[in-house]
Amino acid sequence: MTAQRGRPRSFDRQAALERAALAFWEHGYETTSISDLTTALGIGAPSLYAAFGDKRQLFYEAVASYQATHGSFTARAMAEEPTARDAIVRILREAATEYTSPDHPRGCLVISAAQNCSPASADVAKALRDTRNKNLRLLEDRIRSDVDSGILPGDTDAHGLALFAAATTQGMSQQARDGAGREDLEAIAEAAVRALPQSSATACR
Amino acid sequence: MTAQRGRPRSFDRQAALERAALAFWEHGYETTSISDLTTALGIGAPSLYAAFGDKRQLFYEAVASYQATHGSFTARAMAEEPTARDAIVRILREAATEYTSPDHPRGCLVISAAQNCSPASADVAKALRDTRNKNLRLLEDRIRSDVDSGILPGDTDAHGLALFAAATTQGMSQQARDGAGREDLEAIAEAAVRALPQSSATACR
DNA sequence: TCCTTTCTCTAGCGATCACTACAGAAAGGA
DNA sequence: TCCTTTCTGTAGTGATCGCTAGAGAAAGGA
Repeated sequence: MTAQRGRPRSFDRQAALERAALAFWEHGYETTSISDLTTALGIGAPSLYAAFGDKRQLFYEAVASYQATHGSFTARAMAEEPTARDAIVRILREAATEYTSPDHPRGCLVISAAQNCSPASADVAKALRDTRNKNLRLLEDRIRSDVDSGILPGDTDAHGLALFAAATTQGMSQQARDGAGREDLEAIAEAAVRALPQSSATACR
Repeated sequence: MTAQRGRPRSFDRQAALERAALAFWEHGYETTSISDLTTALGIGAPSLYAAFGDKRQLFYEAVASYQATHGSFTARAMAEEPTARDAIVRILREAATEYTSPDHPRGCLVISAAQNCSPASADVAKALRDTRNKNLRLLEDRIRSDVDSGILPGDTDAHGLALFAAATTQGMSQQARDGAGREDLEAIAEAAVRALPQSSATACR
């Protein structure tokens, strides 16, 4: 095992990524300047470029850091809940808490950070859009699996239900950024849960 | 009535506003540059500044133009429908068509055009946020009125229901911008309608 | 001690940002 | 015809954008 050569880095790379994620989360990709980032990270521009390549690569790494921490609750719900319905309910309820936490910016970074992009950074917008649409397809497949195995009613529209869950989540992120609190988002989540099909045989309330 | 003095304007001011609205709708406030706008409007920068003041004022006028045309369907539903529930159902259904029209950018300008703003244009972000929150309060008041007059069940959470309708609409705008089609948005709308309380006495389906 | 390697700092690159000074062009009024 | 008024086109303002060349600093290896 070879020891690292040369002058050691003066900052914690992972901590810098987390600070970068907070900055992008708050203001978005294009509106967060390199100058903003060097201030937030407490390092000079050449250090930033040496460590992360360029602004785009730093953003992608910051998004990955976000997904591994604040944004991991959706993947956890998908992995741990026994049914698609349980996963949706848990995602909606945990989003209400996560999106309004006072410890970090409101809403979801993946949803909000690349909304307004110029053609020059269309690929960044596309990357987050692809992430959202991939999650949408994963949820749809999960719902379809439960329909096929009889856990959800046979007439359930898997595609439409996945779209509804995704749209509600994105609407909650938007509401959180517009000032809604945890109770507000919980009310949205519970209203959405009322629209979900029941688990086995459909029951009236 | 005095005739206008001086050299006449070489372009149609209202048509220019509509083109500006399309540009802001597509890319957002900060990411649409003056250079983009002079190209889209087919005029020089001095003409733009003489006619509209500055970028911010042009944006506000473009938003007003949007609200008077593409964005007017919500206010029309609120004014024309007899009940809050009818208004919500109509808004959701018309949004599915409006947000996915091939004649203009996807989604809603008021929702999407000032998502990623730097501190320098925080007032623009606040203006659109205030517009959204004002519409939210109007809907909540309308719901509360129907609850008070017995049209909606007495245990209806007016605030929560208004939040749910607003969040669903915003989620539909996001989905439209992510590539969802009219049928997709209609599925979201119908799912949301299932979560609404029934008109008079609650009935099972 | 001296070399190599890697990072950091100062300073500044060309491009683009929102915006405008200035002069000429196009209209009505006298 | 000439003046006033208003708009348009050229050309550019200082500021900021993302990014980097080059020199010095801080580590390990010989």
